Amino acid sequence: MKSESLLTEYLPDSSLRIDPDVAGLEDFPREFFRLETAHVARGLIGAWFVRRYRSKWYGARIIETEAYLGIEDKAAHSWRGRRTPRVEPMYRDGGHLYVFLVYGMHSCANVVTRPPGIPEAVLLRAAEGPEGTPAKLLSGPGRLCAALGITVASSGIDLLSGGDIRLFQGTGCDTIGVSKRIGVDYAGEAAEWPLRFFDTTSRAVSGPARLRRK
DNA sequence: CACATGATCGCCT
DNA sequence: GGCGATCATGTGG
Repeated sequence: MKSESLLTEYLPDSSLRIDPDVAGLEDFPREFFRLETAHVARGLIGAWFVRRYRSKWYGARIIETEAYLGIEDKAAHSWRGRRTPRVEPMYRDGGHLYVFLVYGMHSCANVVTRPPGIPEAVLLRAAEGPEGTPAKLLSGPGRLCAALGITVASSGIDLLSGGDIRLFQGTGCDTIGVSKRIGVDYAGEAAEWPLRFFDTTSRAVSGPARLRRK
Protein backbone atom coordinates (compact mmCIF):
# COMPACT_ATOMS: atom_id res chain seq x y z
CA MET A 1 0.00 0.00 0.00
CA LYS A 2 1.43 3.37 -0.95
CA SER A 3 1.98 5.86 1.82
CA GLU A 4 -0.33 8.40 0.22
CA SER A 5 -3.24 6.00 0.17
CA LEU A 6 -2.94 5.41 3.90
CA LEU A 7 -4.21 8.91 4.42
CA THR A 8 -7.42 8.35 2.51
CA GLU A 9 -7.91 4.63 2.98
CA TYR A 10 -6.55 3.78 6.39
CA LEU A 11 -7.24 6.82 8.52
CA PRO A 12 -11.04 7.04 8.28
CA ASP A 13 -11.48 3.56 9.78
CA SER A 14 -8.42 3.73 11.94
CA SER A 15 -8.19 2.77 15.59
CA LEU A 16 -6.10 5.92 15.83
CA ARG A 17 -9.23 8.04 16.25
CA ILE A 18 -8.95 10.30 19.25
CA ASP A 19 -10.78 13.34 20.57
CA PRO A 20 -8.26 15.75 22.15
CA ASP A 21 -11.02 17.52 24.10
CA VAL A 22 -12.56 14.37 25.55
CA ALA A 23 -9.10 13.04 26.37
CA GLY A 24 -8.29 16.32 28.08
CA LEU A 25 -5.05 16.77 26.15
CA GLU A 26 -3.12 19.99 26.74
CA ASP A 27 -0.65 21.93 24.63
CA PHE A 28 2.97 22.25 25.65
CA PRO A 29 4.01 25.81 26.50
CA ARG A 30 6.08 27.39 23.70
CA GLU A 31 9.01 27.72 26.06
CA PHE A 32 9.29 23.94 26.37
CA PHE A 33 10.33 23.67 22.72
CA ARG A 34 12.99 26.35 23.16
CA LEU A 35 14.88 24.30 25.75
CA GLU A 36 17.93 22.15 25.04
CA THR A 37 17.05 19.81 22.17
CA ALA A 38 18.07 16.58 23.92
CA HIS A 39 15.87 17.57 26.85
CA VAL A 40 12.92 18.16 24.53
CA ALA A 41 13.53 14.86 22.76
CA ARG A 42 13.38 13.05 26.10
CA GLY A 43 10.35 15.04 27.19
CA LEU A 44 8.40 14.14 24.07
CA ILE A 45 8.32 10.45 24.99
CA GLY A 46 4.70 9.89 25.96
CA ALA A 47 3.42 12.99 24.16
CA TRP A 48 0.54 12.81 21.67
CA PHE A 49 1.08 13.56 17.98
CA VAL A 50 -2.33 14.18 16.41
CA ARG A 51 -3.84 15.46 13.19
CA ARG A 52 -7.27 16.37 11.92
CA TYR A 53 -8.58 14.79 8.74
CA ARG A 54 -12.05 15.52 7.45
CA SER A 55 -12.99 17.07 10.78
CA LYS A 56 -11.99 14.03 12.79
CA TRP A 57 -8.86 13.65 14.90
CA TYR A 58 -6.33 10.83 14.71
CA GLY A 59 -3.17 10.39 16.71
CA ALA A 60 -0.77 8.24 18.65
CA ARG A 61 1.56 8.32 21.66
CA ILE A 62 5.20 9.01 20.81
CA ILE A 63 7.58 6.36 22.13
CA GLU A 64 10.84 7.04 20.26
CA THR A 65 12.66 10.25 19.31
CA GLU A 66 16.08 11.52 18.23
CA ALA A 67 17.70 14.91 18.82
CA TYR A 68 19.52 16.71 15.98
CA LEU A 69 21.83 19.44 17.24
CA GLY A 70 22.14 21.85 14.34
CA ILE A 71 25.32 23.44 13.02
CA GLU A 72 27.72 21.32 15.11
CA ASP A 73 25.96 18.05 14.34
CA LYS A 74 27.20 16.38 11.16
CA ALA A 75 24.08 14.20 11.10
CA ALA A 76 21.77 17.23 11.01
CA HIS A 77 20.51 18.77 7.79
CA SER A 78 21.51 22.15 9.22
CA TRP A 79 25.10 21.05 9.81
CA ARG A 80 27.56 23.91 9.27
CA GLY A 81 24.65 26.27 8.99
CA ARG A 82 23.22 24.91 5.80
CA ARG A 83 20.13 26.95 5.01
CA THR A 84 18.14 25.93 1.95
CA PRO A 85 14.40 25.97 1.23
CA ARG A 86 14.06 22.42 2.49
CA VAL A 87 15.80 23.07 5.81
CA GLU A 88 14.33 26.54 6.37
CA PRO A 89 11.69 25.33 8.88
CA MET A 90 14.48 24.24 11.23
CA TYR A 91 15.39 27.92 11.70
CA ARG A 92 11.94 28.77 12.99
CA ASP A 93 10.81 29.08 16.57
CA GLY A 94 10.49 25.95 18.68
CA GLY A 95 7.19 24.15 18.19
CA HIS A 96 7.11 24.21 14.40
CA LEU A 97 7.04 21.14 12.16
CA TYR A 98 9.83 20.13 9.78
CA VAL A 99 9.06 17.32 7.34
CA PHE A 100 11.47 15.99 4.72
CA LEU A 101 11.57 13.15 2.23
CA VAL A 102 14.25 10.45 2.45
CA TYR A 103 15.20 7.85 -0.14
CA GLY A 104 12.72 9.42 -2.51
CA MET A 105 9.74 7.84 -0.83
CA HIS A 106 9.45 8.19 2.94
CA SER A 107 8.47 11.27 4.92
CA CYS A 108 10.06 12.02 8.30
CA ALA A 109 8.45 14.38 10.82
CA ASN A 110 10.45 16.57 13.19
CA VAL A 111 9.56 19.03 15.92
CA VAL A 112 11.69 22.17 15.67
CA THR A 113 13.41 23.22 18.91
CA ARG A 114 15.26 26.26 20.34
CA PRO A 115 14.50 29.94 19.66
CA PRO A 116 14.29 31.33 16.10
CA GLY A 117 17.60 31.17 14.22
CA ILE A 118 18.96 28.08 15.99
CA PRO A 119 18.30 25.16 13.60
CA GLU A 120 17.76 22.15 15.84
CA ALA A 121 14.97 19.56 15.88
CA VAL A 122 13.62 16.30 17.25
CA LEU A 123 12.87 13.47 14.83
CA LEU A 124 9.71 11.54 15.71
CA ARG A 125 10.79 7.94 15.14
CA ALA A 126 7.92 5.85 16.46
CA ALA A 127 4.57 5.92 18.22
CA GLU A 128 1.99 3.47 19.46
CA GLY A 129 -1.76 3.40 19.11
CA PRO A 130 -4.34 1.95 21.51
CA GLU A 131 -4.13 -1.69 22.55
CA GLY A 132 -4.80 -3.89 19.55
CA THR A 133 -3.09 -1.57 17.07
CA PRO A 134 -0.39 -3.45 15.11
CA ALA A 135 2.95 -2.36 16.60
CA LYS A 136 4.51 -2.10 13.15
CA LEU A 137 2.00 0.47 11.95
CA LEU A 138 3.76 3.40 13.63
CA SER A 139 7.23 1.90 14.20
CA GLY A 140 9.81 3.94 12.28
CA PRO A 141 9.77 7.55 11.07
CA GLY A 142 8.49 6.62 7.62
CA ARG A 143 5.70 4.41 8.91
CA LEU A 144 4.67 6.96 11.52
CA CYS A 145 4.17 9.59 8.83
CA ALA A 146 2.46 7.17 6.45
CA ALA A 147 -0.05 6.03 9.06
CA LEU A 148 -1.01 9.58 9.97
CA GLY A 149 -0.78 10.93 6.43
CA ILE A 150 1.94 13.47 7.20
CA THR A 151 3.78 14.76 4.11
CA VAL A 152 6.23 17.51 3.16
CA ALA A 153 3.22 19.64 2.29
CA SER A 154 2.92 20.32 6.03
CA SER A 155 6.57 21.23 6.59
CA GLY A 156 6.91 24.58 8.34
CA ILE A 157 3.54 24.76 10.08
CA ASP A 158 3.19 25.69 13.74
CA LEU A 159 2.12 22.85 16.03
CA LEU A 160 0.94 25.23 18.74
CA SER A 161 -1.47 27.52 16.94
CA GLY A 162 -4.54 25.30 16.77
CA GLY A 163 -3.98 23.95 13.26
CA ASP A 164 -4.66 20.52 11.80
CA ILE A 165 -1.49 18.93 13.14
CA ARG A 166 -0.72 19.30 16.82
CA LEU A 167 1.33 18.00 19.69
CA PHE A 168 -0.07 17.48 23.19
CA GLN A 169 1.42 16.66 26.53
CA GLY A 170 1.24 13.05 27.70
CA THR A 171 1.54 11.55 31.16
CA GLY A 172 5.32 11.27 31.11
CA CYS A 173 7.46 8.15 31.07
CA ASP A 174 9.81 6.70 33.68
CA THR A 175 11.18 3.84 31.58
CA ILE A 176 13.23 5.77 29.03
CA GLY A 177 16.23 4.15 27.36
CA VAL A 178 19.03 5.96 25.51
CA SER A 179 21.23 4.99 22.56
CA LYS A 180 23.09 6.42 19.61
CA ARG A 181 20.99 7.48 16.63
CA ILE A 182 19.93 5.21 13.80
CA GLY A 183 20.99 5.53 10.17
CA VAL A 184 23.63 8.23 10.60
CA ASP A 185 26.85 6.21 10.43
CA TYR A 186 28.21 8.66 7.86
CA ALA A 187 28.31 11.41 10.52
CA GLY A 188 31.65 10.46 12.08
CA GLU A 189 31.93 11.20 15.79
CA ALA A 190 28.39 12.59 15.91
CA ALA A 191 27.08 9.16 14.97
CA GLU A 192 28.02 7.96 18.45
CA TRP A 193 26.30 10.68 20.45
CA PRO A 194 23.58 9.33 22.81
CA LEU A 195 20.69 11.29 21.34
CA ARG A 196 18.04 8.64 20.77
CA PHE A 197 15.33 8.19 23.41
CA PHE A 198 12.70 5.48 23.63
CA ASP A 199 10.21 3.85 25.99
CA THR A 200 11.81 0.50 26.82
CA THR A 201 8.38 -0.99 27.60
CA SER A 202 6.94 -0.36 24.13
CA ARG A 203 6.72 -3.00 21.42
CA ALA A 204 6.77 -0.28 18.78
CA VAL A 205 10.41 0.71 19.26
CA SER A 206 12.14 0.65 15.85
CA GLY A 207 15.66 -0.17 14.77
CA PRO A 208 18.01 -3.08 15.51
CA ALA A 209 17.33 -5.11 18.65
CA ARG A 210 20.76 -4.40 20.11
CA LEU A 211 19.74 -0.74 20.53
CA ARG A 212 16.48 -1.42 22.34
CA ARG A 213 17.55 -1.80 25.97
CA LYS A 214 19.48 0.52 28.21
C1' DC B 1 18.54 -12.10 14.45
C1' DA B 2 22.16 -10.33 11.17
C1' DC B 3 23.00 -8.86 6.82
C1' DA B 4 22.13 -7.72 1.76
C1' DT B 5 19.50 -5.58 -1.80
C1' DG B 6 16.29 -2.85 -4.57
C1' DA B 7 13.04 0.91 -4.82
C1' DT B 8 12.96 5.91 -6.13
C1' DC B 9 13.68 11.04 -6.42
C1' DG B 10 14.48 15.60 -4.32
C1' DC B 11 18.35 17.98 -2.87
C1' DC B 12 22.92 19.63 -2.90
C1' DT B 13 27.69 19.71 -4.86
C1' DG C 1 25.98 12.78 -10.80
C1' DG C 2 25.67 10.76 -5.98
C1' DC C 3 23.46 10.00 -2.02
C1' DG C 4 20.40 9.64 1.78
C1' DA C 5 17.57 10.99 9.61
C1' DT C 6 13.88 4.18 5.36
C1' DC C 7 11.33 0.01 4.42
C1' DA C 8 10.07 -4.57 2.62
C1' DT C 9 11.70 -8.71 1.33
C1' DG C 10 15.00 -12.21 0.80
C1' DT C 11 18.83 -15.22 2.44
C1' DG C 12 21.38 -17.74 5.95
C1' DG C 13 22.48 -18.94 11.07
